[in-house]
Amino acid sequence: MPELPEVETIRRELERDILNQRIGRVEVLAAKTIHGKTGDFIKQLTGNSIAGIDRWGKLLIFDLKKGGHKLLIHLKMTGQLVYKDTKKLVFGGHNISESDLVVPNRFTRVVLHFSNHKALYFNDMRRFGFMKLVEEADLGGVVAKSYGVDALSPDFTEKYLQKALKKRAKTTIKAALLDQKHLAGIGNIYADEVCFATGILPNRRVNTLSVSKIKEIYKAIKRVLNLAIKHGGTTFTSARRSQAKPAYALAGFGEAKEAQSQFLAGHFVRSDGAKGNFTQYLKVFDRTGQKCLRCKKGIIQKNRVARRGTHFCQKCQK
DNA sequence: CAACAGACCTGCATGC
DNA sequence: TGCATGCAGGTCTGTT
Repeated sequence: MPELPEVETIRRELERDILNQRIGRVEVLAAKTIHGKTGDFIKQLTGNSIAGIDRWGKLLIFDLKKGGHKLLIHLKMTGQLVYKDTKKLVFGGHNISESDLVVPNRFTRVVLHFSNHKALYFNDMRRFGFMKLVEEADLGGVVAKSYGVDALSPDFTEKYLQKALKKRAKTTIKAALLDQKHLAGIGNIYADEVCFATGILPNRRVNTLSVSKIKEIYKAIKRVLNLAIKHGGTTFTSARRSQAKPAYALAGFGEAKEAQSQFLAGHFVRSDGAKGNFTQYLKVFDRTGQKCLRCKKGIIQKNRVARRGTHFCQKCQK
């Protein structure tokens, strides 16, 4: 599901599309998706509008124009935000499959209806994701409770990383990179990519890493995340994981101006040809059994580190 | 506080 | 074909 680059891509696209539109109606199809009282949620959002969108790690923060609240959205593993305009569908989040090309669908949990049939759909197969209102004054506390500095913020410095890793001395580097309390934004894909980029085995204990190696990790985090954002994030199409289905060439964020019937016929074309799909830039994640792109000798292995599927080259990661 | 297992949910691929 | 199992891009919570 979405990690920092995917969420940032969603943030940018939604900021372009949904700001300052009046929310005429709020539809809550799965009450559990709303953390807090559904009645309050509907009341605060109806007639309101979104003045801006921020992000902290993988958390989206919608700035509501009226009422002094922020709307927090977390997509967790399978959440998607789909914006439907009169002419286009804009996707962001979990991978896109055929069933997603129509909204609402069986995974639609919440819908914010704007005027003229425009709408923002929150879809979430596994229902881990949530939408939650918090009072502006409480935002800092709510965020700080779960998240350390954002990996792309200016506050994320090499010094910060050195210090954060000292607190996680006995665990694996992969577990430390995944821990949002120290550093917010890195998930399973980019943790593997950062380890590969720096030639470190994901199960290496943090206290065996030198100061200069941590400096390399710091640089790799910024480089890998920024490159992923440049390419619109990583989303696996159904075709990548299963050859049985047609390939819809979608990135972490997809957009099309074609009618829905054309999507379904398999004629999907990206409206913005400049945006690629970061899956083609992944160097180690999801490459199990393939030759290592760096040393050309090792075969990418997969095991379990920090209870997550973990990819690495035994030959050139130490 | 750090470290780690269990839980939360649903769908899909795989293997018997 | 049916059924069981394991796996999935995340993070809360509870235990030690």
